[in-house]
Amino acid sequence: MADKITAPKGTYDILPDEQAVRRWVVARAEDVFRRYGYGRLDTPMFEETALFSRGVGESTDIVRKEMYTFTDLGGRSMTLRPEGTAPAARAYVEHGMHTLPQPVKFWYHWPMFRYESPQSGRYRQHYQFGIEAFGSTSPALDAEAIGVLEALYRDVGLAHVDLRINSMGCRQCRPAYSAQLHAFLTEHRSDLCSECHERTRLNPLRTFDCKVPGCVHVMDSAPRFTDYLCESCETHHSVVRDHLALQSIEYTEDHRLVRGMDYYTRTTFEFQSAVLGAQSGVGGGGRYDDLVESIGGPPTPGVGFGTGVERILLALSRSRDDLPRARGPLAYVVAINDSTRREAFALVHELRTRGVAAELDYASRSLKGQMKQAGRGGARFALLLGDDEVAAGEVTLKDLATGEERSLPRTEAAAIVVRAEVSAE
RNA sequence: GUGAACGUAGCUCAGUCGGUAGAGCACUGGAUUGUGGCUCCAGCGGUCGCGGGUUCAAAUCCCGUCGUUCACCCCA
Repeated sequence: MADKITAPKGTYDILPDEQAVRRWVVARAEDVFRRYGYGRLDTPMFEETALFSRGVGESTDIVRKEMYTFTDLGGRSMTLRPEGTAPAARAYVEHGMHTLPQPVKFWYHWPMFRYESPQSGRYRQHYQFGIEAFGSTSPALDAEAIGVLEALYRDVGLAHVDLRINSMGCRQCRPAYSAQLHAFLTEHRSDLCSECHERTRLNPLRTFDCKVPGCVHVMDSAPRFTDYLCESCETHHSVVRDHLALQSIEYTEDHRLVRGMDYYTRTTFEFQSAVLGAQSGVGGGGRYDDLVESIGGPPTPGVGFGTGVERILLALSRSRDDLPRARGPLAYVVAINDSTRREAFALVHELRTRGVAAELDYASRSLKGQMKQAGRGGARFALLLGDDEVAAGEVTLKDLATGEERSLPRTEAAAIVVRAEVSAE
């Protein structure tokens, strides 16, 4: 047992029975992205390490301690994708998409990799849906991004999600605010926890995140960014709010909302679900007007979000009991005698060729065992073949829901099953 | 990286005061020699995470270790 190989820590297998719900959620999400005009983008699962260290920011937890970084056989430093925005920005620049009509709008459904300690709703490999819209500073686009995410949650039936929004300012107004905040933190240093001392040094904004009661109390009287926004950021923020109202989206303004990536400017937002426990964030994002430039592209604004597929599924499983389930075969072909197993195989082949999900026994089960399989597997029909049926060119068709059965010419029975498969779709 | 709880059959778990293991579900067969779901009977299935210690005797007590889960941190 000691040498038993298991899935790596923080990873998991998605078994066949669990696929139905996932596929349904993905399909709902894809339809939302289509309606809002986003095109699918796929990028490699690993990138040059510099893309993330520069794009996401050296001071972030992701870059400092959570990346799966390795040296390839050519001596290059590579990193498994920990987030989606930087790779999307890289692709935008690499393919010269600034020459296309702006904005350029992408959506993705990608696995992400972060070397973290796993817990409920947090994995080392997890999936995210996301969108990124490049090339526009319009605040209406910020509101659209939030609208896309809200529509996604609504369409999959995720209730009890609360939206919080904030503004992080821009290159013009952030330095002045940061200086104010830093001065405040230094002044109250003795009342703050050691973590916050570290935050003061690395990223003062994150002191707002601290949950230590003493720090929370201190931060209540800290200068708020919303009071220091420059005129254009102030205007931008109010238009975002207006366009949220136009979509009837409810939200609360939260000046303490600070997100983990360094690239955010102006709008940031986050949806939380009450049923998720400690990892309550189900999705979030914001505007990143300096990111493209920071990875070597032309100055290009952008806005987007990421949302955790596992967290959506977890929240759904805790709040709904009517989720899609895996579908079994429509027809189960039963060989009544061992001598008719060849005929049964041929019939299953015919049904499958004609589009029917059909199954049969490969375990030499008894007649009763085969019927049991048919019933447990959720089949609607059992098609029974015995010596009598084979001799007569017939098959006994049994409706497993009603128990009704009758012997029919083989072509007629097959036609009924084929029709049922077509109408089931 | 820190803290806590938990590791017994494929799954969910029980196992008293230490006496080398049980149930339910699932799976296979039978009751019904050509008929599923319900019921009943039987069968299959475990080096009690791993290593060491105490003891005549350890799933049980002690130490270590690995893993899982939850929480902190941070995020999706």
